Amino acid sequence: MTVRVAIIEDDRDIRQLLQILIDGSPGFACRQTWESCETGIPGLVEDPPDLVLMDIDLPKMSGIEGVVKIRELLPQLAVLMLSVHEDDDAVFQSLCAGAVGYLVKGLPPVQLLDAIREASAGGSPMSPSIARKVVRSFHSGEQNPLSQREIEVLRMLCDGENYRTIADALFVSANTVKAHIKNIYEKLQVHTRAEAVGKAIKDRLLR
Amino acid sequence: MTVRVAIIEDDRDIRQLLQILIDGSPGFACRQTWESCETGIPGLVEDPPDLVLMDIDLPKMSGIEGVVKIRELLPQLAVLMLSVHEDDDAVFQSLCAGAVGYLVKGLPPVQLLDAIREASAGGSPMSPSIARKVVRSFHSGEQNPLSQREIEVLRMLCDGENYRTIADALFVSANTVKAHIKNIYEKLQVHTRAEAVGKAIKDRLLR
DNA sequence: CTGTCAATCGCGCATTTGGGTAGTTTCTCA
DNA sequence: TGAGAAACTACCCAAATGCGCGATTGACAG
Repeated sequence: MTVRVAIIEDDRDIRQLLQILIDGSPGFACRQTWESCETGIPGLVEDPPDLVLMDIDLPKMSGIEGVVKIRELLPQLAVLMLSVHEDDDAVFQSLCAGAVGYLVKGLPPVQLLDAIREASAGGSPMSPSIARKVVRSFHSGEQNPLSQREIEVLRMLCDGENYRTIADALFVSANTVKAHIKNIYEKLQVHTRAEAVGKAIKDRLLR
Repeated sequence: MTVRVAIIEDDRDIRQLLQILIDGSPGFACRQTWESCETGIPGLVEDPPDLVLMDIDLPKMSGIEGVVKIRELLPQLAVLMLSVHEDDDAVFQSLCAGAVGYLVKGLPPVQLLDAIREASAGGSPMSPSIARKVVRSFHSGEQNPLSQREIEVLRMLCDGENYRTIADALFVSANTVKAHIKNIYEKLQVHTRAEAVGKAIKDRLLR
């Protein structure tokens, strides 16, 4: 089971160095390298590898835009970002855009191959500080001021239910639901269902 | 800079083993241990440590509920979960609830201390497969079928704007906005603004 | 024991919304 | 060149919504 790796990296030296390292390691093959997303992405589509190493700082189309494009065209293809800086915010953006992990340029060959192996095995190699950043973005920011009942109602608002349906589901009258929603509006400082849903999800009061 | 660690774990043996290991290691101190959230959380509030090891499977209040409670009372306190299973879904839930990472019971002492160190240094120790699960939850599922204009409108729906306001902002008539929203509904298979916003954010068509 | 707050219920009314129908224009892509 | 889309405009009308004014009950804290 050889892992076929492709590389998109504008620096010729780094590109060749990576290719030689990867192609020379048992279990890995690197036969496709490009210097830009513009040339590389069509190449990927033509003959999809198992994994792509994508430089994050590319001229013209950036690596992040590249990830977005690749996920449109080849949703199954794993993309591993290459970054100069350990904790670049761009790395975080890349993960949001669809990258599975990232490598730091200048990483010792052994660790680099470890990371590629981890990624191709379904992992997500990343540095501790990025990991924390990623995990933190899960955490709810502020304490939600909503009561249990209000959260139930809010959940149903997200699904587009109306007074009647919510009332039936909660075994109360539509007027009660109306009252709850009014209270939700006040607590969240909003005036419509759509805004309440938007704010609730952004503030992670839900899900 | 000694890292003060507290432990909440119902199994007496594991609890003592962990305490001895941690307390006996240079740079770490463990003077607080409890067998449940009910007793432990008040104790944490009284004298907050730097980090808590929290068993995920506790009788009565689970570790996950415990994390939620702790984040309400002590938002700055890092919680590291203890799990029996490598890839328990509960681990993922814990991270969502606010844990910074987790440890697997039976991890070699060296790696266990490494993980605690990583967590207290601002990292998020977790296994590769959980990392991928976490990262994947960032990725947008499907390609969004909305046009550019529709996305603009959808954004404003999230803010609770009405036809009139959106129309003014986009320099078009309210009827046009209405038409756009109608198309959005059809593409997203929804029938109300709230549902559209909920679906759009869940499917990561926005933000 | 008093006050606050969640949860429950009610009604009227102006406004907004959603659904239907019916077009024009512009632009891309086959 | 012709089909399809995106973007734009307009009207009607029933239904849903938001907001105003109430109200009672029970639990829980000070």
